[in-house]
Amino acid sequence: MDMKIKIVDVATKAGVAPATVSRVLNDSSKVTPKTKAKVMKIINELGYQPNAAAKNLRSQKTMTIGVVVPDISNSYFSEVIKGIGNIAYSKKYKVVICDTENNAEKELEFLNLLTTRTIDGVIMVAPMLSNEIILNFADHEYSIGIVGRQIDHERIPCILTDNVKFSMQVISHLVGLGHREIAIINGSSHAVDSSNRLEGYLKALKEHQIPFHPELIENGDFNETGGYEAFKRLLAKKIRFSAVYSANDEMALGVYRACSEHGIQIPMQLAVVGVDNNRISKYLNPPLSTVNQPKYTMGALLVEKLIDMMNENEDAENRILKVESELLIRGSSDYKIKGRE
Amino acid sequence: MDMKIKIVDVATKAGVAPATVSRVLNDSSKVTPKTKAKVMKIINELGYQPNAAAKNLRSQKTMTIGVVVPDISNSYFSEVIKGIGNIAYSKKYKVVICDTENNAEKELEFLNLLTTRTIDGVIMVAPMLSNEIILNFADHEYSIGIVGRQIDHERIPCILTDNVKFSMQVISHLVGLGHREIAIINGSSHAVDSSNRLEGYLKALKEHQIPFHPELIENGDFNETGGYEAFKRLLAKKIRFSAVYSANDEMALGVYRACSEHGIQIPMQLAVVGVDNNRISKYLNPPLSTVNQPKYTMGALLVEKLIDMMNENEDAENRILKVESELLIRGSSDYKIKGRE
DNA sequence: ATGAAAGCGCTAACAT
DNA sequence: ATGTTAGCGCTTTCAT
Repeated sequence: MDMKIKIVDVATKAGVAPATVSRVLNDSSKVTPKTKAKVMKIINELGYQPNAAAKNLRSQKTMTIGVVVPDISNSYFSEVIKGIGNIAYSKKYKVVICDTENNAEKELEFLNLLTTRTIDGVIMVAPMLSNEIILNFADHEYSIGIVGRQIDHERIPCILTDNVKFSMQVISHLVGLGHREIAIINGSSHAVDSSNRLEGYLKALKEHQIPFHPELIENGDFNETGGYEAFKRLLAKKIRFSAVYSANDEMALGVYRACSEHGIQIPMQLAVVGVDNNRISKYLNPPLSTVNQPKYTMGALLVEKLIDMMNENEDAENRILKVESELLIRGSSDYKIKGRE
Repeated sequence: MDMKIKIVDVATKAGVAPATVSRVLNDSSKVTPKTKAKVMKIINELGYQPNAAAKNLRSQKTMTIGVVVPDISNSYFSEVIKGIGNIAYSKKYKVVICDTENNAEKELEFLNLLTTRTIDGVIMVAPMLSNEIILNFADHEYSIGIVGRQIDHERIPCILTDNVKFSMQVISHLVGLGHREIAIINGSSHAVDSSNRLEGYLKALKEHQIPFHPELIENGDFNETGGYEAFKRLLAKKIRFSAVYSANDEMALGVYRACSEHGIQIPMQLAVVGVDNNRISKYLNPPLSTVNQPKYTMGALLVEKLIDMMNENEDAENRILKVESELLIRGSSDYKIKGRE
């Protein structure tokens, strides 16, 4: 195998036309087993590898799907990516990953790969861009799928869990342990997830007839430092609370750090519950209670749907996929507090 | 902006030749500021986006670099990827990531993107494939860079830390705490890293005149379960040891789990030291002592070197980059044991 | 500084 | 079932 062997080289040596070689490679059904064998033999002898750019140009597709995530080192996203990757691979698609590092501009720029026809479709995981921008791309016939947010456009498949519902579950769990002053450390206020998680929090309080104190809400931007600082602000307010619902595990990490600095004991003095079932959460001391989402499955199901829709094998009917989440009760909230007063 | 605008559409509307539009986009120097402005205006009006496949085909390059890692959800690899991604991005290169999930075949298959000219070069992080195979690709003029292993070929840049050296440091640290029976849980025996880490272990023992017991060596395949099982095998042998050097943090996770099941207290009854400074390690209880490598920097430096070499801006002289690692002493080994005669 | 023309390597439409 | 022909959209000589 050497130098740039082209399809015509193979064709000549095999005594057939280039088109036949192409057929052998792409659509063997339309070719005699005998010719196929002959051609394959030459292909192997010559070590022929079709040029991807020429193929892409001619066929007007790249068999490549892009994936945009806010942070590749967060296990939530890497699990989703694994799900996408494996299914895509089984369907002969390549996957290009973009780690935006929480930068919305980078996210937007990545969508350019769609417009330059470098990729055939894109999956956005927990996107930062507004619905408006995303809808605009979909309107221009680009294929987009979303993990973790619902966007209403008939060409956009989405997969999500019910944030309101699991947040209510978390609060109910805490109430069941005797907590009545429950703080919430939420993510970036513009994120849809944040408002849904807050909504669930409020709904649950109402359901349990617990008065709502706005001072018990803080924002931690979905990262460790943010969680740490939000918790410190909570402490600084000198108001009483016995539990914290952290809208993701990363922020809960910050809560743990602050607690350790202030000598606050989890779960005896403070119950903590996170969201995501981050790889780290079960190794914490105490292990962190959290909400698990089927991350791998979410990636897998969505990419399958997207590919189907791109190839129009699929009606756009059930394009909103919902999956169940599960509250994992671990050491950080496994403690029933006494009634006080 | 709509439908497929081509370079000729822009050219016509701007009253110039397609070649001029191409020059504006790629090599503005050779075009009058006035023409350039005129063309740019039309480009924006029409929302023209050059077709990547056509560009790749004609220019014989894709401005894309592939990265292969064994496991994207391991923070060691995701940090390396971040380093690669950011530098590549700043040099106008795209990055395609492949998560092999420890599958050597998938690794090999990914290299096919090189032969089909889908990517211009590839970076292999802790590759599983043999030197022989990798060298063969390099011999065929493909651009390959390696993170975490040294391969001797003048066209292959490599970046690494000194595994022997830091392993000796780890053992010396443990010896300094009074340990003399030190077990090692190593990675897959065919990995170069494993043999280097073992070499360092043996060298350090010799240096400290500590007798070597082959029963104190076990293999844990670089993953949590492997570490768990290796440690159980160690226990089953009923030989005495007071410290374990785990060749990575993942396996140390397994050691922690086994210890907790067997009521073994770290660091009082057993000192543990890992390698990688995995994100999880500092959150363990007790925090895990480990060897930190400058992962982000390693990715960044290597991709820079690779790009330089691809564009022949760089002599192949100093193609072996060495970076320093650092032993982080944390709770899991921060305990001086009594001399017992 | 700009234009005209050729061609990168493949696949698809049409012809046989 | 296979061959012939044309062309995907761009960049790059070579002219001017």
